[in-house]
Amino acid sequence: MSEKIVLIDGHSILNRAFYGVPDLTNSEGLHTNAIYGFLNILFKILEEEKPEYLTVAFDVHAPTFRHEMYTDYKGTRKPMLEELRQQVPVMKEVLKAMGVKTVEQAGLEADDILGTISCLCEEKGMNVSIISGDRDLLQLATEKVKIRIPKTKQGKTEIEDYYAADVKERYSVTPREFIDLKALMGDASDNIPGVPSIGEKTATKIITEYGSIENAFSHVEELKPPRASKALKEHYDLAQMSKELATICVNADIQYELSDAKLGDLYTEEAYVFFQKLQFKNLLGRFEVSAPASSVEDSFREVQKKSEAEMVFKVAEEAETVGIVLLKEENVLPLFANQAGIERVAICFGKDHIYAISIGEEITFSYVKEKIKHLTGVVNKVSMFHIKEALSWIDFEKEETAFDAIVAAYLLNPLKSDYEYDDVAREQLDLMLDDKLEGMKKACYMAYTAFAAADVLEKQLMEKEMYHLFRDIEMPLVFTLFDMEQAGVRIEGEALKLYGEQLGTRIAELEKEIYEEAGETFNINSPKQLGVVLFEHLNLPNGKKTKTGYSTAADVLDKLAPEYPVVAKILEYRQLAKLKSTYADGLANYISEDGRIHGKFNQTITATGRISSTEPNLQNIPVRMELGRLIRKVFIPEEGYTFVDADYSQIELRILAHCSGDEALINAYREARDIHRITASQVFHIPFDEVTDLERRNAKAVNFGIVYGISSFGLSQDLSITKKEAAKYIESYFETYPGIKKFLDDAVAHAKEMGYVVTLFGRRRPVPELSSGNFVQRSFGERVAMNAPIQGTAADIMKIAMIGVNRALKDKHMKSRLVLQVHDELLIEAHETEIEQVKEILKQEMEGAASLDVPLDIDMHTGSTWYEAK
DNA sequence: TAAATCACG
DNA sequence: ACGTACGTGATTTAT
Repeated sequence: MSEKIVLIDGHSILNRAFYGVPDLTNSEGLHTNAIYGFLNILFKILEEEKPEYLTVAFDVHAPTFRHEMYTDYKGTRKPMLEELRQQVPVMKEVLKAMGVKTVEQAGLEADDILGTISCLCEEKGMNVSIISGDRDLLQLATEKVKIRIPKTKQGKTEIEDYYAADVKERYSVTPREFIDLKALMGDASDNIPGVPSIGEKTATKIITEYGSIENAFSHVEELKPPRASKALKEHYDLAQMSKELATICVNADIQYELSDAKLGDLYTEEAYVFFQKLQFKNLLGRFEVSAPASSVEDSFREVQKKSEAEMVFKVAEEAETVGIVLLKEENVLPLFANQAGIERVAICFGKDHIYAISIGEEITFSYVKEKIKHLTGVVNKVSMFHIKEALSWIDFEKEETAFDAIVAAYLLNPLKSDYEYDDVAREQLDLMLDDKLEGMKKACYMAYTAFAAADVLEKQLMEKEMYHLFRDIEMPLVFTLFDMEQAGVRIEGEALKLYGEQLGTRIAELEKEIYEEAGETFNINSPKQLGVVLFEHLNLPNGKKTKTGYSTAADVLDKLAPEYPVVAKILEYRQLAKLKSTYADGLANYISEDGRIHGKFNQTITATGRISSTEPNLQNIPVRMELGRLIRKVFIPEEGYTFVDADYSQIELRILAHCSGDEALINAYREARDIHRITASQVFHIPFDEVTDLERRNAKAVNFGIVYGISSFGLSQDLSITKKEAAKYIESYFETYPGIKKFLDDAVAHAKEMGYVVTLFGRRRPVPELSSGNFVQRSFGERVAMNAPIQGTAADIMKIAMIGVNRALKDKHMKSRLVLQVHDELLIEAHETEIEQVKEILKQEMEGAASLDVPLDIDMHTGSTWYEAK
């Protein structure tokens, strides 16, 4: 008797289960119906099949799900419902807890994973059962591979089974022919276009007769309904493309060890805990042992009396770690809101000490604020979420006690852009929370999570050697960024308005001229309409670049501009429209009462460790083009102050020189000012003084390329040269600087082996793309592995400098303040009496932020506007 | 909500 | 042969 494997299409079955099982939630409000239905199907299959192996495949990105209802079976794609979406990660964790092998891989659809494993197992002589709600998989059926499609009818799960013969019986075509059938008739839900005017019937007829699209095409004249003959003749390319889309890959490059899929005992302790949390009571009966349920909820206490609050804070003082959360009021008219807008403060310092303190007349917020401040001076660690935001309400007596669980979680996984307390609860504490929680319960759960996660997170930071980074860089930076946001930057509103109006006038002129020259009016802002006007109506050449129409991007239009004045005008229009909407009008919306913009500087967004800027983005204010650069004239200091601007000179290349230890590059930095010129001289073997501007420009592009993770294609695009020439440049670059080559190769090798790369200060960036079977993704992973340590180290150094600068200003009780950071640049609003001191601090802190084998130089300017100071 | 475009380092 | 530079955010149009 040969062995058997069961393969499950994870998302498909989860989706089926979601629509087949009535809505269920656990007491925390987490939806569980899809998970419940999935498990029921799983158990049923396993009992029937008794396989030796089991594997569940998931798509990595499942932004859409087929939307199935009894009334609507059209299969139109809609965004996944939130109720379903939240169950996907939980489902994966449940499977993990049961020891079930799951496979997901970037760039591969679950179909391809299933097809590949199925093929693999069949070759080993095994029997295969594939479970999916998707009929596409029927093409995989053979004599040994059975496709099983569960159907939920009136609460009962029935399963349709298809071996190859069953497919033939039901659809009159073989599984192989099924692909062609589908390619002909199309499938809207899978975005397979098919051939117009050929439906299921005609398609079946054609394929049963000819066996394949290709064969049908070679007999296209004989095709029976003349309509079909015509359609296939006209749309043969479409049919072939559809076929490609419809074909499931059976030889994808995946890492899969059959032994990992060996089915063991599903009823593990971890699974038991999960089932309890999800409150699958009747599934719990399947476990042999039962453990007592203990819930933190039993310790939740509501505090409304001042005496109780007093008591709570008193006991809390003795604790090592305290979790604190502030909850703002929602849906309350401002009139009735208390002054601070905080409705509840929760505090937790042990599993049995979880309190939600109601703010009101008896316990005022200022009282609580004072207590918290005191607490932050006496306990070891105060764990919170989003401390930078909390600092608007509370103060820290000692900043060193602060522990931001969100920042910690970000360091552990910087790829996840949006971290919230419920993510921390689930990932660090296995605590499933619903985001619809509210009131005391939410407050207590949050405080408990902050408390309990702190130690777990800290331990992981230590294991991954990021504790120093967290404690000495990221946490102090929280306070630095808070100060910077509070300071904001002053804007001359009137001048900004005027600038916008001037742009508006010119835009209107251009608009008129463009319409005249184009001979029609249309929306110039619409790439789609613009593409049609330029490349169809006006018949301009080079309308090549396409994806969903014509590309009208600047680099395409640039080539046309010299010959066609309209195009030049369109480019100018675009430039002005951008300046007006994003900068002139955009910035104006953010000026607050005090005449300043208080943008946000985000610490937990980027994959590399950089800071990002939003509401508005103050890190992309124009500078490269003079017209745009003018907008910097509205960035002004307060009366009695001046701007001092300092930026690192080629910090990334210097980091590269240091980290690679390349002698030639290090020496180059030690002696020369113009690094691009010296690069050109060394790479092209020309005396330093004879380097032409072009050669210098090329060398500069190569230097940039190196930092980005060089590729000959990328460089060739940038320099408008052939790939071959670009490859030559790169080759001679690496010959000149062999240490760089080694460093970059080592970075990729390290990433391949460990799955991540590291900065000089220990910051990690995972590179999951490197294990992809997809060439594009893998190459991307390689470039990321080369770039992230450099960009990330630069970010680390700038963060250290910012903390140092801010600290120096505060320690010396200076009036000057840090107002902006633009990756390698700091802007300080310096009091006129402090300018020299500020310059000294900037130089000291920025150049001394790290000691590398090359000097960290800065350029510094002063000015009465940002325009002048840059 | 996604895609296209373009602003910055 | 494959098809791309690394990292961000805002605005606009179209789906």
